[in-house]
Amino acid sequence: MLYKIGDFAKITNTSVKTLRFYGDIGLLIPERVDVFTGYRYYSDEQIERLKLIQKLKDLGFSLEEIRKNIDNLTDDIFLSKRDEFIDKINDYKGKIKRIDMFRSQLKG
Amino acid sequence: MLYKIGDFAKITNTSVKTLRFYGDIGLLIPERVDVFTGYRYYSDEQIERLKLIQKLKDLGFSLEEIRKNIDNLTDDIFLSKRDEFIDKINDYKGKIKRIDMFRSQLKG
DNA sequence: ACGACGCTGACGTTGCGTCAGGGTCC
DNA sequence: GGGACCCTGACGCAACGTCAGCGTCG
Repeated sequence: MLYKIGDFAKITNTSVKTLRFYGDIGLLIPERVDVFTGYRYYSDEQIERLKLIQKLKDLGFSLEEIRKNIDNLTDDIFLSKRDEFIDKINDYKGKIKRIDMFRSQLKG
Repeated sequence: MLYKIGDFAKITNTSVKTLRFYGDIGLLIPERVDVFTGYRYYSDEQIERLKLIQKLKDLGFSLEEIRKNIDNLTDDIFLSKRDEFIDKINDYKGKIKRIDMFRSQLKG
């Protein structure tokens, strides 16, 4: 069973533009592309792959990171992503502190 | 006293490209621009303005936000930026939780 | 006169959304 | 045959960095 891009987009709750983009960057290549019309066709297995892509996106990975690691998921990429987010949390906490210092200067 | 862009960049610890960019977006317009050569010249007062811009950037404001508010800094923009960062912190905390759940699924 | 410095583009980054201006399917 | 669907660009966003190619200052 092959799906046209619009149908595949509905099934996977994605946009047509997103699917075309994922194809362009080599993240999710359509199962088949009609040589004459350029129409893209997607398979059932690609539904699962896209679900995994969406899950990894939700966890905070960039498309490039997903592309590099999706076929070989090891624990260390999750650990380093965790560390990255802990750093970001601390960055934001620092900014909040500096905002409050600046606010008290403005008032004082 | 007017400074050429390279000198001004050194004084303010900025890059020449950044200064040109700030001029383009109307954030820090050079005091004077030579009509014939296009050379940009900056004044001493602009050092102070740039310092304030850098400070607001450090607090997490975008250049567009700075441009809109720099001449009228009110407390509410700091409060809403605070809230924004608190939301981001919670987003990252959620991602970390989901990462850990995903990791335990991989192992289990 | 020449080396350091200045100028204006244009492309790259991230992840698509949003037209514009067409072909294609049934 | 016509409306829904598909296609390939191109621009836009944030904040510059990084060439390229050429003019200017002292």
